[in-house]
Formats: sequence, C-alpha cells, structure tokens
Amino acid sequence: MKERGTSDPKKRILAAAISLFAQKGFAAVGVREIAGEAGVNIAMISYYFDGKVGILKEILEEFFRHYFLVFEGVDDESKTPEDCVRDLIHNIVHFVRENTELTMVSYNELPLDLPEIAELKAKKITGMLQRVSGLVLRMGLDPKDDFLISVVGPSLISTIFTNFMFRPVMKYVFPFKFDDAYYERYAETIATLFLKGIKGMAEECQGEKRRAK
Amino acid sequence: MKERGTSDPKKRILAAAISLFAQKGFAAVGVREIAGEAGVNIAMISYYFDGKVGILKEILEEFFRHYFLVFEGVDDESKTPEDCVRDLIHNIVHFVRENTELTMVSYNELPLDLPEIAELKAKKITGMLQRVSGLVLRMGLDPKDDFLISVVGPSLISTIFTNFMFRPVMKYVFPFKFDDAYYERYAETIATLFLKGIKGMAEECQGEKRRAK
Amino acid sequence: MKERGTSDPKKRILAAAISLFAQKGFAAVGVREIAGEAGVNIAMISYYFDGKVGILKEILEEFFRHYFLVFEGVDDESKTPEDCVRDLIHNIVHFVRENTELTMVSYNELPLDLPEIAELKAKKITGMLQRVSGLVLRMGLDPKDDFLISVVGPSLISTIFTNFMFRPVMKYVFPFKFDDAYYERYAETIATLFLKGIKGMAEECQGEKRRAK
Amino acid sequence: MKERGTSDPKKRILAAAISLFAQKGFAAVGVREIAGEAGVNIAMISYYFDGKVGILKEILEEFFRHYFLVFEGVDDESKTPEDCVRDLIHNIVHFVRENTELTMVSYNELPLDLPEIAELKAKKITGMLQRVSGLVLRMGLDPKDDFLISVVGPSLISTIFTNFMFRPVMKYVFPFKFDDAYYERYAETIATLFLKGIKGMAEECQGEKRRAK
DNA sequence: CATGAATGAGAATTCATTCAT
DNA sequence: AATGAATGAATTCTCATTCAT
Repeated sequence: MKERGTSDPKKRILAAAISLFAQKGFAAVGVREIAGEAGVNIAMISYYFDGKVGILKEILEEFFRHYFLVFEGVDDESKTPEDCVRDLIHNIVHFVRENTELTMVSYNELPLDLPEIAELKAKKITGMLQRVSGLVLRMGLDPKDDFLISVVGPSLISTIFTNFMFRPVMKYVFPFKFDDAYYERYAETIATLFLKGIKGMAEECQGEKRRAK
Repeated sequence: MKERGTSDPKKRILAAAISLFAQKGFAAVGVREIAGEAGVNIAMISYYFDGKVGILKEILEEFFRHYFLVFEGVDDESKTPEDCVRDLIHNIVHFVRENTELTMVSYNELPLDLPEIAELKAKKITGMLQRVSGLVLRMGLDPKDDFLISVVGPSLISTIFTNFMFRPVMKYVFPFKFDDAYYERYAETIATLFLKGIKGMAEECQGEKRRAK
Repeated sequence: MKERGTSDPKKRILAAAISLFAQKGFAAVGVREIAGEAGVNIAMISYYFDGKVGILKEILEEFFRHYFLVFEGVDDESKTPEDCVRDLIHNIVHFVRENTELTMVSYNELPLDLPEIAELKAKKITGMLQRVSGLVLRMGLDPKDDFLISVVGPSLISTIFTNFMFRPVMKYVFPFKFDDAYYERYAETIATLFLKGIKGMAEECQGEKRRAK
Repeated sequence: MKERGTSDPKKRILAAAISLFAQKGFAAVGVREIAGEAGVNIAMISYYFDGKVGILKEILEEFFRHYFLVFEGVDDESKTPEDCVRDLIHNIVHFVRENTELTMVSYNELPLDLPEIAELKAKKITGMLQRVSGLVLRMGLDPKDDFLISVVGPSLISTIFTNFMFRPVMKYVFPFKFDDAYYERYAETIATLFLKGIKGMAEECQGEKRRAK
C-alpha cells in the first residue's frame, strides 16, 4: 500500500505495475499485488486497463512512444555521421536512465511469447530495428548490406539495455558509483567502441570485396 | 504429449521445460504444460525435481556447467590476444547455437527476482562476468581499468545472446538464412567489431591519459 | 450444499467447519467439503479465514472466548466453596451442551501437534488450567499444593467433556434419554462425586501430614 | 530415517506410526512420513498393512489386546472392593505409562468418524465400557443403576488418559518431575478421589431413595 | 468512481496406492 | 521381501475477473 505519489489511480496502477513487472517479470506478478502496491481496489485494474495484459500493452505503448522520440532530431544532415551516433548513444543512455524500469519491462517481455500482445510486439520491434538501422546506415556501412546493419543495431541496443538490466548484479562485482560522471563516461566509451568497431568492419568489408574482385 | 525422444522421464521433463521456459518465460509456464509436453504424469515433476523451481535450478546449473567450458582452452599463451577473442567469440556463438533454448531461459531469468534462486544466481553471474573479463584483459586494455572491462565483456555477451533472443522477430525483418555460413560470417563480424572497437577504445584512453599529464 | 441458516457466508463456513471438524477431526476434513457444506465457493475460505488453519484458529478463539465466561461470577465470596463448585459444574455442563461441537473440536485438537497453532494453544491451555485450578483452591485443598490441583481440575473437565465426546458410542451401550433431566442429574452426580472425593482427598492429605509430624 | 531398533520392518512401521499418530493424529500423518521414520520403502506399508487404515486397525487391536489384560485378575473376590479399585487404578496408570503413545492414538481416534474402522471401534468401546463398569459395580453402587456406572467409569478412564494426553502442556504449567514417585502418588490420589467420591454418591443416592419413599 | 464479495478455473503440490522388476 | 518409478485423484490455495452496491 505505498500509495505512489500521484492521486490519479490509473497512474498509480501503471507505476506499480512497471515497478513490479521490472522486478519479477510480467507473468510472476499478480493483479492483487499491483493493486496493493498502487493502493487501489483490485477491480480498478479491469476498470482502467481491461485486465492484466491491458497494463502490459499500455506499458509497451508508453515505452515505444518515448523511445522513438529518442531518434527524432538525431539524424541531422548538418552533423557528421560520427556525431549522430554519439548523440544517439547519449540519448539512449539518458533515456534508459530516466526510464529504467519501463525499459526493462519492455525489453524483457519482448522476446517472450504472449499471444495477446504478439501483434503489438511485431509492429513495435520492426519500428525499433528500422530506426537503429537507419542511423547505422550513415556510418559508412554499405546501405545495401542488411547484414552489418542487423548486427550493429541490435548489438548497440542490447549493450546499453543489458548494462541496466544487470545493474543489481554488477553492483556486487564492480565497485562503481553509478552517477552522472559514470554515465557520461559510459556513453562516450561505447560510442568509441562502436564507432571504431564499425569503421573497422567497413574497412574489412571493403577489403574483402576488393579482394573478391 | 510429444514424448520427446528419450525414454528417461527426467530428461524429457527437462527438455520440455527448457523449450517452454524459453518460449514463454518461467513464470508463464505451468507444471501441467510441462508434464503434458514431456508425456509424463504431473506428479513426476515433484518426484524428480522437487517442484517447478527445482527444474529451473537444474536448468541454470546445466547452462553454466556447459557455458563455463566455452572459456576453457581459449586463453592460450601461444595465441595472440586477437586470436583468443576470435576463438572465444566463435565458441560462444557455436555454444549458443547448439544450446539456444537453454541459453535463452538462463539469460532471461537471470535478471528477474525469484527469491528461491537468488543465491544460485549470484554465484553463477559472478563467475560468468569474471570469465569474460579475464579474456578482455588480454586485449590491450589496462588491467587495472575495471571500467572498460565492465563495458566490453557484458556488451559482447549481450550482443551474441540478443541475436538469438530476437531471432523470431529478426526472421520477419531481415531475410537471412540462418545457416552455417551465416553464423560463420556473424562470428567473424562481431569479432572484428569488438577487436577494432577495443583497439580504438584503448588508443583513446591512452590519448586521454597522455593529455591528462 | 446445506446452506446452513445464516446468509452470512463467513458464519456458514464456520458452522460447517465446526460440525465437520467435530465429526472427523481437523486434518481429515478438506476445504472443499467445508465449502460444499457451507454452500460457498472454495475460494471464500482463503478469502475469509486465510486458509484452513485460519478457520481452526477462529474456532479455538471462539471456544475459549465463551468458555472463559463460564468461570465469571462463579467464584463468589458469598457462596460456600461447595456451592461454587456445584455452580461451576452446572455451568460447564450447560455450556458444553450448548456448544458441543465447538467444544469437541477444540478439545480434540488441543493435544495434537499442529505447528501453526502451537502458540495460540499454549496460551489458551494455560488460561484454561489456571481457571479451573483457581476454583478448586477454594475447596479446602491446600493452596500451596499444586499437585492436587493439577489432578482435580483436569479430571473434572475431562470427565464432562468425555461424556459428550463418547456420546455417539454411549447411545448404543446405555439406554438413556439425553434430555434436560439427564443433564440435571448428571451435573448433580459429578458434583457430588468430586465434592466428596475432594473432601476425602483433603482429609487423607492432612492425615498424612499429621502422621509425618 | 530413524531405523527404530528392530530389524523387523513391520514392527518398525508400527512403532513409527504409533509415534507419529500420537503426535499429529491419524489423518495428519502421511504414509511417506511413516515409511521415512521407519526406514522402509513406502510400498511396504501396503504390503504389510494393506494401506494406511490397516495400520490404525492393527494399532487399535494391539491397544485393546493389552488394555483388556489390565482388568484381568483385578476383580478378585478375596479383596475388598476398595482394594480392587485401587489395584485397577494402579494397573491402568502403569499401563498407560508403559504404552503412552499407543494409548493416546487409540483414545484420540476413537471418537472420530472414520467409516473404515467404525465396526472395530464399536466392538472395542463396548468391551471397554463393560469392563470398567463391571468393576465399579462392586463399589457399593446399585448394580441396577446404569446411570452411576455410566458416569464413574468413563470419568475414571478419561481422568487418567487426559493426564497423559496433556502432559506436554502440563510440563509448562506445573513444575513436577514425572517419575515413579509422581505416578505412585498420582494413582493413590485419584484412587482416593474416586473411592471417596463414589462412596459419597452412593450415600446420597440411597438418601434420596429413602426420602422418595 | 470505487468497493468488497464472489466466482470458477487453474495453480503447484502431495496423497495413498500399485506395479514391474 | 523389497524397491523405485509411476499413477490419478485429491490436496490447499491463488488466479484474473466480474458484479451488485
């Protein structure tokens, strides 16, 4: 019964659900637990969300609504591709940091088979991959080479997301303070990792092609 | 009731559970479903595994037992660090390909909060991170720099695992044939990505330090 | 599905449980049976009583709540000790007659080892023994002699309770009509039995002590 | 797996069952628990006793077989009725002390409704009551007065049995050492209690009858 | 809007028993 | 005589949802 800030019951339910789903996974959380945590009556969940999966749907919608915004304005013609990627990475890191639980729920439930959200998932994931890929394209990779795109994009996303996902464990293994400075350095580091890596890949790729001729 | 090859009921249960957990997640799968898929009586699950979480425990044990073997023999003094990393990546890709569902279950359940397996998890994850980190150390990164290690290791793992995790989705977005050739190229590609990336990170890092002086 | 008078489902569950527990013993009765007898949905048992033992706890609480009242007002200074005991016995007989099943359940489950109610039991039984003992004290027994108290009190209670407990059997062996007259005579009889018995004990005891000098 | 002395599996099962039934009640004990405690395979229970109730039946048979012996030789023409009763009480106390768990199981299960043993129970209880009653008859009570017999007999038995039944609780309330001396005194005490009580009852009864004339 | 009660289906587990070996 | 595996029914409890108020 942690009434969770807002007085809007719907928001409280959503907040409680995001937190619990992130912690235990969608299937492991019951509506009673959510209602309890949100300080509302159980029946309110069906009332506002038309059932438990309704909450998940709304969570996914919210995640992608915000997530897609991260890509807006990043791919600017006036910037070098490298800067675009750097900006994108900074934005994603910032976004995930601000919406950690929301991201974790979404990222965790995406690969799982839940018939009721299959359609929603397919649509969103496609959009997600396209957006990343679009960016990577400008990095000097051959636009016609789907393969490299299909590798780099997901790698980048999973790298960042996983960093947050395993935070609870990492805390015990690595003695970092996860503050602004950490995340600044973190974003810079993986930006370098991927930019240099992509560059290397592109060169090697061209080398192969030249040799192939 | 797809009796699943073996006549050993315990193995059939395990196989069925791995498949179902990979597909829907641990919490979303019921013992009835597992028993049905394995073609055994429900009571056999408690009999052999002492309950549903018992299956998960055995799955995690099996995963890590095999997974840790991947690192054996990779870190060979006679090889260049680059070759070590290439070999490791090939091994991991091969391992995950051979044990996709086992890996997916383990990877998916690790970040979730399931009190009964908390202890087991903590132990295994620590070992997992240490092994990756050990390898990355030889890549020319400053051994004293925990930070880079904590970034590259998990990034590498999550890159590979995620590739398999989102396979069902990727099938619809990218028109690849996921055959031997694909995985060969895949392993080579991310090896290049990370080797070049790490090299770039290392150089930049040294550059910063020089400037800092 | 004998809906049992009241429309209050909680009371119906309690009534059904008392009856069934008295008949078969707590462990031998299932929640389904209780729910069926009470004409409620099985889930209501957990809803109202938080599980099967919750019912037993409430039964015990109710039993002792009423039982303790029997002792109130009996121990009156204006009455002779003999009259106190006579009144007490009448009250107990009356009480057990009015609450036979409730009493049987409680009396039967008390000596059994049910970890979940161990604490509750210990507390209540102590109170129960103390009350009886208190009364017996005024009968002319040496107040400092725990022993006699520990014998007479439980003997009195068990005498009465057992009479009701073995009623089903006694019906076949003895041809009595268990009506008001029977219980009147019954109470009078055991009152005499114990009053004379205690008196005899007390005399003998003093005799021993005198001789010991 | 406390293999319980004997190497005879049947005896070990019986011993384990008696102990567990005494502690928790028949219905609350599972065959697995019994088999475990006896150190035998579960299937042996059906093999030797033809099921769980088979054990109970054999327990009851054994109890009464021994119990009835207690009455043999007590009712001796050469002794005064008082001495008969004293001897009987001593014998019962001694018997229960030597067979506490056996007695507790039997005494506890007797009033419960377990269809499979209904017949057995009826037969044994009748015999039990008759034996006690027989003795009481010689105490000066009117042989034609079933009522007094039906009161005193059960009262005597329940007094003794209950003393053992509530032993675990009494240990905490009364600071006695339950040794030979205690039981010697205990038997003497209740002998006095009942002899004097019965005498008082008989006198009063005759008084009433005289007055009735 | 909000509630507490109620539902029926399903959860995991344990039961006593049996069977082939 | 003894075992471990296996069974199907029954155990208690919880699930998400609905409904009358």
